[in-house]
This record gives sequence, C-alpha cells and structure tokens, in this order.
Amino acid sequence: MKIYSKDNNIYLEEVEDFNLTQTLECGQCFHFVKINDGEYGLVHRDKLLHVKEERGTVIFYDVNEDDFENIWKVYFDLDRDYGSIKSQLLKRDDKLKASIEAMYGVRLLNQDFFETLISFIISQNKQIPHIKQLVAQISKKYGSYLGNIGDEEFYSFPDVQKMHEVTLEELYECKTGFRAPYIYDAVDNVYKGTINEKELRILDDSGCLERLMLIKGVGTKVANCVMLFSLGFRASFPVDVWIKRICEEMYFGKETSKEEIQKFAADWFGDLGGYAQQYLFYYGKENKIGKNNKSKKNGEKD
DNA sequence: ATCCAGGAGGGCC
DNA sequence: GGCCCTCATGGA
Repeated sequence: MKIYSKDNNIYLEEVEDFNLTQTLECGQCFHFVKINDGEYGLVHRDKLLHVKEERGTVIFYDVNEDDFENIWKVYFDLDRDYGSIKSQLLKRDDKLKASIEAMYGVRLLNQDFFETLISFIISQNKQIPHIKQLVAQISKKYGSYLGNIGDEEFYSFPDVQKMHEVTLEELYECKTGFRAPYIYDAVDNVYKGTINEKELRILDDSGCLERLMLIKGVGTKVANCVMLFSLGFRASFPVDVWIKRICEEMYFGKETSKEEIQKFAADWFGDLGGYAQQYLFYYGKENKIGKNNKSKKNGEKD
C-alpha cells in the first residue's frame, strides 16, 4: 500500500484486498451516500468523509495525515492482512472460493459502538435502504450538521447524551414502529452505564453476547452484528434470513435452524467466522442464493 | 394486493 | 427446548 498526500488529499495506491464500493455496500454500515460510481460521502462519529476510488487509487478528499492515520486507517481496517485471512479461510473450506473471489475487496469496518447498536436494533425486519433512511433521518433530527457534498447534507449520529433527551413518543414519530421501545431501552442502558463499551470489549465472546442481549430488542443476531462491526469480535457470525438460506443451500441441503447454523459456523470457521460470514452474505445476497429455492413440503406441487 | 424485509418478545405446550 | 403469533412500516 502506497500512501501520499497532495493538495490536502490523501491518496492510496496498490491497496491489496480493498474495494471501496464493496466495503460500503456489503450491508455492514448504513451511514453513507453514493455520490457517483465508486464515490461516496460517509459519516463516522463527528467526521464526514468524501472518498472516491478510481482505477485502483483511493482518494480521501480534504483529509490530513493525522486523521488518516488515526481515524480512517482504523475505520477501514487497512492495517490488517486480508490476504492471510483469505488463504486461511480457503484452507478451512474451499466452498468459500467463489464468494471470496467475487467480494475480494470487503473489509470489516471498525464502526462506532453506539451508532452500530442503535442501527442494528433498527435493522430488524427492515430492508437495507430503509435502515439507511432511518439512520439518516435520526441523524438529521438529533445529530450535528457536518457539511455538504454537492447538495447532499450530512449529519453526525447523535451521541448517547443527546439520544437520552429523546422521548419514546418522538421515537415513534420517527417511524421506528415497534422498535421504538427497544431503542429507548438501549439508550437508557448505555446512558446509565449498565451497557459499557470498554467493559464489553474485555469480555469473552459468550459473555459479551449475553450482556448485549440484556437490552430489550437485542437478540442473538443483532448482538452478533454489534460485536462484529463495532467491538472487534471477528469470530462473530450473525445468522439472519439470508445467511440461513445461503448456509442451507451450500452446507445442509435442507431446512436448518438458526441455532444449528450458529453452531456449525463456530466449529467450521472458528475465529474467522466474521470474515466468512461477510463474504458469504454479500455474495449470496447479490446472487440470490437460495432465494427461490425454498424446500417444499412432501406432496406439494410446483 | 399479498408478501417480505440483515428479528425479537411472549405465550403456549 | 420448539412452535406460532405479533409487532410498524415501506417497498417489490
């Protein structure tokens, strides 16, 4: 990876195993807007980033070297050797080959804990475009204005102090539906400190999972997403409707419970479960693996 | 129009 | 433990 600074921008060249579009569009994050092909505006904590990838060069507009080193390099997980991760995964399971080759440039982002927690509570029973819409709407209403890219306005996601001022009724008015009390409970827990990021980070996997699931509206899937995408638990393997279908198609050949898939993944992919999950999820979803192939009951006609 | 969405809680057995 | 229903909203 070559890094240089020019005209107040940071340029990256020869970045192995990284593709901006794949990393943002793979479903792990929601707080970004596509400006053009390969060009995005995204928000991380109180920072707005305008970033573009073209012909193998990634341009971070109006970013100084300190912010690049301390914020964006960490956020995009650029110090990690994904070549090694991929070859280890392929050694464990060559069925991953197509997914890894197609989604070669996905990196697991290190996102903000609080925003990730609220975002994935919102995510339940929703499609990705609508999750993005709600995150943007909450940010505009309760966050701080960070700037424009073109005519697109960007706002930070409100911090826990700000969210704690928001009433349950206001959360309903944001069209969060049945998730409103869940968000309310999560905010309350983080505000009071019963859910604390630093404490979560030093727990083991099952301890962290159990602690997060004390929040109303946080089950196994949401807890695993929060752990994987914001707390650095890279063994976490969120099992959602897509991963369920994909694993049934690729590994089981029949309907299988989420619990069984969870156990299988822990055993099969081990400490690299999170990476495997993301390659499988993105590839399987893009190619609609298992989508129109639900197993039929005995005797049921086509 | 009916079904489904990166689920989870609650009741029932 | 498993099974079924419901939750609010929007998009296909």
